Amino acid sequence: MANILDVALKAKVSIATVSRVVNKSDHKVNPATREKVLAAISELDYRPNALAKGLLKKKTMTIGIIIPDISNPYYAEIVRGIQDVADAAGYAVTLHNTDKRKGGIARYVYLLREKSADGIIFSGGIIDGGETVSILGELRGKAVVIGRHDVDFPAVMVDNVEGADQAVQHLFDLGHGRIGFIGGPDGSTTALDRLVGYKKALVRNGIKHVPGLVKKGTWNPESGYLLGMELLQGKARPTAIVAANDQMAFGAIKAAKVFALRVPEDLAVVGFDDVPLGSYFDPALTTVKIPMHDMGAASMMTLLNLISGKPVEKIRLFRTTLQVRGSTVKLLEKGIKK
Amino acid sequence: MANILDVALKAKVSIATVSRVVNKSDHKVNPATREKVLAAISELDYRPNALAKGLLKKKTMTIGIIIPDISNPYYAEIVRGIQDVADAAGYAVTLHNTDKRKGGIARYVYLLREKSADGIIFSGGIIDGGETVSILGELRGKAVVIGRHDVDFPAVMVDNVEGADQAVQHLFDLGHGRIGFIGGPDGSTTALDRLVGYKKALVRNGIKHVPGLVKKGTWNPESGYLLGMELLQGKARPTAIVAANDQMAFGAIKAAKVFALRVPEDLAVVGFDDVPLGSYFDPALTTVKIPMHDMGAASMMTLLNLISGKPVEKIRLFRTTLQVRGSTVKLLEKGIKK
DNA sequence: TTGAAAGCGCTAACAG
DNA sequence: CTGTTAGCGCTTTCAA
Repeated sequence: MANILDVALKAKVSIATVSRVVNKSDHKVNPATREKVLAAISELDYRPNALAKGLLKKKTMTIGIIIPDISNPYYAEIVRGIQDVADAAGYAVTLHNTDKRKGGIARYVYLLREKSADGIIFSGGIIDGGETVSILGELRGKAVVIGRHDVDFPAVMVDNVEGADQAVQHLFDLGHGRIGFIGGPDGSTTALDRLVGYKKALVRNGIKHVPGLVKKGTWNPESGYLLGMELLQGKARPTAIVAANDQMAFGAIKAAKVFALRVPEDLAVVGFDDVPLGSYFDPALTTVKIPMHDMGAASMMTLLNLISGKPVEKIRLFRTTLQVRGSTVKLLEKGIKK
Repeated sequence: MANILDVALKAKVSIATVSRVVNKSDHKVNPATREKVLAAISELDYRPNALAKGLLKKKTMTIGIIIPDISNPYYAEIVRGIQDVADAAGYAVTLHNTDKRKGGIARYVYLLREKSADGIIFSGGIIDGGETVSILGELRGKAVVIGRHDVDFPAVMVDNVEGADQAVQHLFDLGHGRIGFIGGPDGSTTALDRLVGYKKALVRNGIKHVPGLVKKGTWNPESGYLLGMELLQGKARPTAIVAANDQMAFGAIKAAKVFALRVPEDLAVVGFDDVPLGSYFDPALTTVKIPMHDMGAASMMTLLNLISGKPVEKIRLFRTTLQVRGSTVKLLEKGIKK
């Protein structure tokens, strides 16, 4: 691999000059000299070493993303949004999954610091213990968080309380009185907010809160299925279920099938997120849409501002929108409703 | 940010000594001295700078992944497999999506070279033009490819020909004679192999190949839906469809609904990949299972061997397995069949 | 307009 | 067992 000295030698100039033409600096360099250098560069297929440059400039043009699991379509969509913006701005992105690994977030924060990442975006997962908090402290000024408000960073959020509220209201308007809830795990602020919204709508509509109708899952289809089974086998089964994400909603629908319940006639189901495949299910899934791609993109834009020292909004709040489809309302299905 | 000199000063030793205790080298260092250094390190919260180390050792403990799109669950699953192995081995992973961007693969190969990535894994997408080939040439010895055999790198493959063959055979055994095929785009070796397997099974079973029954899509649900519509509206509609991936199969099933065709009674559908949500669909999707996570993991293991100079197998071939579910066979649905 | 030289933070001989 | 020193490849004053 050719380095800057090789180029300098071949072009018969100093490495300083090579550096100048490579970086298109404002520093004047004679056109003829520039040509010689350019020729040497292409002949040697020279590419500047980003490590050396990063060491000197204290800027690596790399940011890190810390999420629970990329194979969860919710995070995949967010990551895509981040990458689209990062890539356009010339930043590379390293990805880190926290689940199934001890140490969780802290481990990757340290790793990213060692690698001199210019910034970190994290989403989901549970921040554990005080140690982590201090670690996050040193990141101040170069981290953005998506979907949680328990740490002091610029945040891109979505109004989960309102979203869950919309879901329940929709069901209530449809005549449902016994509405079950399959929530997320303890410790997740997203799960908490969605539960709060569920209860809020219940209260407003004068529906009595039945603790047995509320379950806590782990976001995946299996847990939605299992919890759906629990909910449905009780004597006083709900006529509708709100799941805290689409994956669990799919599981709940599967459970309904086991009990030979028709969806939406015997059981209405509302999901959360609006994952790409939701509109292809049968029945198509009614869900609370979260603009995941846009949120990912917004978080990266905020990080970009943070990095370049521009002012950033402390909280960027996105709104949810209810996507009504076949899992709550029987409708003539003609074509794809996206 | 404290550096090695800060630590050395505080511990009243030389930076060489600090380096020795940090790297736990075999070089002997007095226990008492080690303690002093360790104390200084934790007091200053010192972490070695990976850039400086990488510059010197020519090893960054970072590899790059180049894929078309992380929001496609097929790739998300592969990436997860890669990351699980990479992470366990201490490697960080940078992710790059090629679609919607000019330059495609070449652009990222260059970027990864600048950043001194220790290796590259790529999957999917179309390698374009001769320029790219030469770029790939310089990577020899540090790249692994998943699911394609048109470039000369160690490859992790899956027998796509056999998989498509299995799908068609399954349909034929069920009594289907008019079997449609929704394939992938031109230029994709995966798409080609699956088409070859389809035709192969047709020939073996003496089924006449009808060109109009073969369509080429773009892997996403929308294209499966559109092509499914085309296939189904002809006068001589197929009684079964094999889609080259699950996403398009979901789209085709949606199309069947539009024509009020029951699945599997009026139209049997087989997908490809076995994406996580397939078993939650109604009907659950019969599909040709590809061990995506394992393939991702295997590719990273191969890359690890490549990096450490160990011998590697030129081709690691995985087999497909047919997952028979409700979209081809009417069965008593009890519980989840995964 | 060009070049020389000082580092960025770290590892690895080589001395002592 | 510990310290000194020469770079890894690059950018950036400061001189010329």
